Amino acid sequence: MTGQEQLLQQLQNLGYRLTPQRLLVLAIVAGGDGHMGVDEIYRQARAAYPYLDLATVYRTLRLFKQVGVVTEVDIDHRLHYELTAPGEKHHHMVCRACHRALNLSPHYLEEFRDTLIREFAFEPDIEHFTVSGYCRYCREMAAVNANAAADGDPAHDA
Amino acid sequence: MTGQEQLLQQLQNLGYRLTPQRLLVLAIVAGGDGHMGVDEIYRQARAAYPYLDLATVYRTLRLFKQVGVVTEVDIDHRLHYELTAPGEKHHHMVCRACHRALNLSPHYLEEFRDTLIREFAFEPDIEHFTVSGYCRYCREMAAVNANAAADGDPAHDA
DNA sequence: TATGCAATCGCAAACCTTTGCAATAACTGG
DNA sequence: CCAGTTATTGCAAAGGTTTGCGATTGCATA
Repeated sequence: MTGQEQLLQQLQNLGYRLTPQRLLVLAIVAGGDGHMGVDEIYRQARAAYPYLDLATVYRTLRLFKQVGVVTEVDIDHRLHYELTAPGEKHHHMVCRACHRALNLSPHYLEEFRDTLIREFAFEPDIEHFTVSGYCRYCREMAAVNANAAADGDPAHDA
Repeated sequence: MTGQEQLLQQLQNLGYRLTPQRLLVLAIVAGGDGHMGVDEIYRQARAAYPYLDLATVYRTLRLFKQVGVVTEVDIDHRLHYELTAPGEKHHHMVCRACHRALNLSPHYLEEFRDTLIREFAFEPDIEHFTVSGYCRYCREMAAVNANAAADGDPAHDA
């Protein structure tokens, strides 16, 4: 708890105000395990304080992210947030099929980052880095299903 | 031209239909230099065929991407497309400040990709890969401006 | 060339996220 | 503890993208 109070204190020092809405959103994100979708955060928040507006949730989350309190993860074009674990930063690998997010240690990105800076003077925004692709399980499942369907099938609108 | 006709032929072989809308969108993307925003594609397309709907443009572009005809680039949360240059594939580095997109040879990603597969059996979707960050020029500009402002300033809503 | 079926289209509405604005409330100083 | 300043809120609307659906049209077949 002290950790969060410190964060709130820091928010205040930066000139931001401590509103019940912000406290609420922080408590919810801190309470959930791992990354939460905005809709879930909103639902939980509303249960406690029905007047809260969705826009406020988005703004609050954006502020928290900017200050470093939470980390933003883009899962299938939806924003998700998790408490930034101090000293245990990690990035994410998000599966395009099952949409699960796996953690990725910064270690694996450092070399890549150094290369971009050295070669192109381009500073990648490693803080909010997400790799999308296919996870172990979905790849295995795809391999199995490949035998069942011969495919070559057309579009079908949506 | 033969290249595009081949692509169209291939589309047809896959069971998709060759509609005037698709031909039009393809021609426009092929005509533009580099990545084009959806709105620009739409505008040009409308000029030639005013009944065309935006949704159709989105669907067409999505289809082209899926088949590999075009490459999708996310620039500041807006979708952009460019013709996939066969044999000259590249990824993108998009600057968070000026929103310019720089090309990045696949070469720089191969090692990273191999690592993820080896360590996590995670197959990153390298085909549509974009790194966001700050480009050389914006970094230089930021360095200059840093001297002018002492900052430490509060939120200010939006 | 006429016929039928499924893919595609246009339209309208929905979805997620951001933004403008007037009203409200958190903090500061007295 | 009160008043003033200004950050923040709720609301409504906009922005970019996707989707459901009935009408249309491409294409294969006869």
